[in-house]
Amino acid sequence: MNVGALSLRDLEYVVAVAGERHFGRAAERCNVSQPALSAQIRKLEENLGLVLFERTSRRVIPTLDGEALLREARVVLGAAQRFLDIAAERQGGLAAERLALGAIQTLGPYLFPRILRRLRDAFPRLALTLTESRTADLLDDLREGRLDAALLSPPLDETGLTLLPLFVEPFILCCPADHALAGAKRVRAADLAGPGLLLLDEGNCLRDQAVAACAAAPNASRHATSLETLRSMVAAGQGYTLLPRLAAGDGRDDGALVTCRPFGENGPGRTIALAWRASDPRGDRLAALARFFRDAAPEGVTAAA
Amino acid sequence: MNVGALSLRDLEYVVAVAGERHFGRAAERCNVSQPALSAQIRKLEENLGLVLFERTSRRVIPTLDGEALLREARVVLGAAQRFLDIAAERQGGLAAERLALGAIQTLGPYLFPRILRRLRDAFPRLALTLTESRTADLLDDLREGRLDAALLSPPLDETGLTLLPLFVEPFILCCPADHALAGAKRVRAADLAGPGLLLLDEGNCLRDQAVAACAAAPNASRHATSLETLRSMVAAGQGYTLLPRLAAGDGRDDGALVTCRPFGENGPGRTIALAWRASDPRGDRLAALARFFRDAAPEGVTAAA
DNA sequence: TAAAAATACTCCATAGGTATTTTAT
DNA sequence: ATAAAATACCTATGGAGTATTTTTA
Repeated sequence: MNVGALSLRDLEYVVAVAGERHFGRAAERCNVSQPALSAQIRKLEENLGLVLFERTSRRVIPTLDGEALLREARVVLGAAQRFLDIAAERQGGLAAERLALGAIQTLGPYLFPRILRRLRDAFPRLALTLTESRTADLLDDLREGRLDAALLSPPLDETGLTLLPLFVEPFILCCPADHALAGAKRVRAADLAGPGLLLLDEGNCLRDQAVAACAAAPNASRHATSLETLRSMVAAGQGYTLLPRLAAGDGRDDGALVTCRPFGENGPGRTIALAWRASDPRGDRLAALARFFRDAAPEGVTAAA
Repeated sequence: MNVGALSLRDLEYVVAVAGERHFGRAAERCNVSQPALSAQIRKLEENLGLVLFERTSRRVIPTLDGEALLREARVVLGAAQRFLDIAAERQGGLAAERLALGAIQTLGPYLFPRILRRLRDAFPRLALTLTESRTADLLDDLREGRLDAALLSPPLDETGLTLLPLFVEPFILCCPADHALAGAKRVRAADLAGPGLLLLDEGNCLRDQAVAACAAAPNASRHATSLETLRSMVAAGQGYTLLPRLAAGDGRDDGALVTCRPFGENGPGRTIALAWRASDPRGDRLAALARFFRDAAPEGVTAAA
């Protein structure tokens, strides 16, 4: 006999008959007719090749086999009940929501610390797991289910995702305090195309966006793995770069070595969006999370288009 | 949702889909068509009010709920498999046979020691539990299932039992060595009807049988609770009695104080039979046990009628 | 465009019901 | 004679099949 061919209802019948020692009362307890219950018990006995109950018109006594299997049946039914209990609990929304959230490296370390406390307040039952990596890895992880949502910057070459734009993060010009650009009245894209432009490694979406913003050919030989390195390189007088607003911070740490110059109204920047698998059944919940990120966006960013 | 409404086959489907991350392959593994499996999963999800799998035409990913219930489903299926394993084991006759065997007090202590070793050899997998009590109690215990079989002496006022006669145990006259009967050439029933007849308490079947054998009125004021007491009373010169052959032993212990005189060919005796509930499905096995008792009957008894 | 899940439908096995018979005490 | 389980027979639900459509990457 195969496990799938075993019926939990039949096990309930067995337990009921053993408990009542009477087919009629057992049937009543199970809300079925006595013949229905008798037939099922008999069929089960045939399938198992065992007699579970010794019965006359006066007495019903479990056989040794019946008693042995009765114990097992109770275990099975207990496990099944636990299955249903947990299902009901989760259905009732009592379970902790676990969410694996990723972010691009140039955003996560600067956004999360400013927003996590409010996030906890807004979604107290949400158990977040945070990771940071590059866009391509984030998309892989999303696709494979290792991540449930990710904060990244469109455009993306990926289908099957729902994207909700959160805000636009302006880029900030970062150059040595004694650099020509630090004193210029107005900075234009063309001014940034020079050989002094420092970039991140390949694979960082910020690199491409900076190149686009500066109308530069991405042939700069000097590049860094992290924004912190980039900033240090600027401080060391090796050139200038664009930093996202949140990563640029307030610049105090660099003392007088680095000048941060914001662009004007229509300056360069990047859109940040929350992405999740379109097939995720928690779509509503994830949209609510996105709204939170949008509404709780830190100072310095502007509303999404 | 009710436990009885839960299907183990559906749980198998859930486990298969989670394992394969693919409905088609999962269906193949379960030997059903893909639509059948899809429909069942969907129905289960509806019944639980939960989405277990996030699916697109490219990917199948278990949801958090799905993973939580998957763990429970494995437990349930494991328990169900154990149920079937134990059923198969018992069906294959691998389980120990447990048998609660009773005997009337005037037989058990004398028969069991002489026969138990051979019983173990003949039924090595039989786990016997032995008890001794009076006929009425044995019948109660049999009826209620506390005993599976009993050695007792017919006739019995009880229905629903199968009786298989084993042997006839002759009665032995026991009297003081200096008693008149000890020297009589031939002992007849009428000679035993005198006031010297010592009997067991009421409720012992042997008492009634002795009274019948002696054609005596059962008004003897002196009676004993056990055969050992009875024998001691005889040794003390208080009268004479009838003992069943096996209980009479060889008389060595009493030295010269007690004389044991067997009757002739057609002397008094009692039939010993094995009884069990007619409804017991182990009828064949119990009949085999009875045959063993008949064939292994100790010396001194004669074949049953 | 291709792969996969979902839908549409048909079928039939079987669990369950009612009425009745058999059995055992 | 009576209580209880077994049998006979019928019904209907729903699980499973094939063929097809929809979806999505």
